[in-house]
Amino acid sequence: MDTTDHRDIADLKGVLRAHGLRATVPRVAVLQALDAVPSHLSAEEIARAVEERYPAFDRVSLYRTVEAFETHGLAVRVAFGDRVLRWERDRHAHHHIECRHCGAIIELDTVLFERLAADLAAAYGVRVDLRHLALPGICTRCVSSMV
Amino acid sequence: MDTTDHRDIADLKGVLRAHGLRATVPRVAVLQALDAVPSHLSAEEIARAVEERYPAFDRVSLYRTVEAFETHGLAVRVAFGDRVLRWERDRHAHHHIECRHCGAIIELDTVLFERLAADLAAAYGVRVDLRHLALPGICTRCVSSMV
DNA sequence: TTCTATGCAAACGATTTGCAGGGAG
DNA sequence: CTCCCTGCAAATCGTTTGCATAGAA
Repeated sequence: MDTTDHRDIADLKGVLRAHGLRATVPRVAVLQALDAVPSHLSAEEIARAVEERYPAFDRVSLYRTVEAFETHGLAVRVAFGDRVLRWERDRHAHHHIECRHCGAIIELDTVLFERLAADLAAAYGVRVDLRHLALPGICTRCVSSMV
Repeated sequence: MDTTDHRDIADLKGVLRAHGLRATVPRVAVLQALDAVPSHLSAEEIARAVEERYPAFDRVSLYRTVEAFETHGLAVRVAFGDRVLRWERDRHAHHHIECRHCGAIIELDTVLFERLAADLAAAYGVRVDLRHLALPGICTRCVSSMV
């Protein structure tokens, strides 16, 4: 028996209940999958992770689960340009850049974006939602490997 | 006969040929549709516009046409979070904000984004592609209508 | 016991692919 | 005349919905 694991599961159940959600096997598994990574996961990736431990897992439950997580503030949806949705634990506000060469995804702190939001508000009167942006670009490694 | 129209069509054919594309009826019509708006169009919207003049128009040709336009620099793809792709003429670099309340889409100039790109390059070494971003947010009208 | 969450099946919308014929250059 | 482009049909991909049942609280 893995005591650490049981401890974790218990914690996750507590998190779910604290957010008003029932602590079912599929939901704990999805939360565990999202907790295991520092970044975001697609439906495909979440399903693969969950199915390892719980083969009966259905994609439908996955979509309904992440939707519930969204509405209860347990996870946020990150939409890249491709028609695939991704989710991640709502730990701290940050942005992403996805390297169009190597596919690497880099987390960017929000601080640098705050001035932009203020500028846009001043110039256009709009309130931009600069949380969890997914920007296209090129990562450091690929930038330096280019002539 | 509408001379102005003929003039336009001839121009559009010239644009297509200048970009190495054959000036077929569907392609001229798609280009015309994109030219008719200052902003971007979804596949659905392009198809509706083209079908008015050319009922036999097929969605498949549409997708292949805009793909060709993309690779030949005639149009750019704008991806909002909603799994629906949109395209627009590659006139000038700019960004969009889509109001999550009323759905309005506002064009934003790139100037305010340049500092952000410079900051990100300095802080992370990444090169962000800040052309044709689609940001979530709230437009002026809706901001002011909120208490 | 009550009401939410699950699993199965089937639908769905947007986009993609295969292929043979048609039209531009 | 050649090769690109088109239209039709059918498939695919990710996601959503309906419904009866299982299970958490």
